[in-house]
Amino acid sequence: MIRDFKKRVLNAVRRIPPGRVATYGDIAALAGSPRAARAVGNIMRECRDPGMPCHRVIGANGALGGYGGNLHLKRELLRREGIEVGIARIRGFAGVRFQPNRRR
DNA sequence: TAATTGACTTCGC
DNA sequence: GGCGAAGCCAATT
Repeated sequence: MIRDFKKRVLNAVRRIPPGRVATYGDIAALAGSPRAARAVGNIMRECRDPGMPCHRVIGANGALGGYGGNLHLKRELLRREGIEVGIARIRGFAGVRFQPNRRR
């Protein structure tokens, strides 16, 4: 089984440029299934590899998400990339979003 | 194989 | 603006 979706999700996460973030929905959309945001989260939970910038994947409302509970680490990483991060929320979210405008 | 869970998203109250 | 419920997809048990 190919699990293309998984590969596409990982690929989408990897192609997020530094200093930029994407939502689970955006990643899912890039993977080919805009409604698979939950699946993306599941895939991330399993992958969490050092070469996978899963810290650039956040919620649609700018929430950081889960990150295995190391949210403080995720916040630090994002802030280190030049992204303004609050306690558990992205600041200037629209400004650093990987997909600024998708059709609705 | 079927059922449940989960790092989500969106609509309704 | 906050809380609750429904929908969707993949992985896990």
